[in-house]
Amino acid sequence: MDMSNWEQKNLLSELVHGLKAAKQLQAELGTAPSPPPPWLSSSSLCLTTEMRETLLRQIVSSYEKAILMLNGSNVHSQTANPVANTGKVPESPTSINGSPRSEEFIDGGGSKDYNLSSKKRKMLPKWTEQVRISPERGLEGPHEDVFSWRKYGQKDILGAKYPRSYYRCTFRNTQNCWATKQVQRSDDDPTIFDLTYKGKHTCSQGTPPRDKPDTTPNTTLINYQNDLLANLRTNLSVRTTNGIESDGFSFPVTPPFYSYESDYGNGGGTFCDMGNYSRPSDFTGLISTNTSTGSSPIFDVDFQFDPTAEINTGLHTFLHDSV
DNA sequence: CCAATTTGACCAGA
DNA sequence: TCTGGTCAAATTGG
Repeated sequence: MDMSNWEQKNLLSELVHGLKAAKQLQAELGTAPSPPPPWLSSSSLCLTTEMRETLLRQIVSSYEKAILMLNGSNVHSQTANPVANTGKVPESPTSINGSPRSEEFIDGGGSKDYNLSSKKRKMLPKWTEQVRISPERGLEGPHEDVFSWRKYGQKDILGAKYPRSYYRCTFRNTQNCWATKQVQRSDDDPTIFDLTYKGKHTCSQGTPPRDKPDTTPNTTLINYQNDLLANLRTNLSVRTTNGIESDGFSFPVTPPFYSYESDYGNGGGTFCDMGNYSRPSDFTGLISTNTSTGSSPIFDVDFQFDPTAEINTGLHTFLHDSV
């Protein structure tokens, strides 16, 4: 196997990523069974079961990708589009798999307009993943990701309870982007959707080609989260329990967000300081929604340490929960 | 008005 | 002929 330098870096990146997640989980599991530390109420435990599952999925995902690269790097090199070689899964907020369970090159089904690009379509990569909808988002947009899709068909599938939906990239015509996906609700578990992707995005909304591969964290998702955070910081008023009211309160943040697949399913409106859960000597704050105010949201914050003493030195990454 | 969705028709492969 | 995938006209919505 003649792996390119590019692929080697990609592989290394995946392995490092997996190791990082594994270590984090290891650190967490080392303290998990014990009762919550006194500075954290049970409701503010930073690594929820779902987050641990996410970490586990990340580990599995990274190693799956690494194995895929080892197994299929020569196959991938056949693809014309370099973006399609990453083996990276399209961004999906609640992927329960988070990695290509299967990736292969399909023989595109023939149809009249494919004659123009039949060879191209034959080379399109195909992979699947599963996504679980979160309760508060309901059925609407269970498969939303950062890409813009246009539905072009729906079919009742033999033996399946639910119809299959067909989506193509919104920019197929304008940017000649041939990415498609199919969404099939699972028969067994209606909260799970099987997603089948075919082709990588070549449009501008896809990850632009880079000089060096940067598989994690996902920059699009990070930008989205940082936008949310920026919005939060702009509009947020914070009232501390010691009576200090601070409109211009500034949370120190460590960008970029670590690319945990977002979990918006916690409810409760709390923010979890992911950066510090294992370093309790740093300041931590419990934030809860104060609903008694008008348009400008105010959050009640219980600081366990003097925020003014630590606020400028601590590094914090807030995992967005609800804004 | 334009873009997205819906839905029956159409097509190719098995 | 059946089935899955796609097309494209009609419809919907902003």
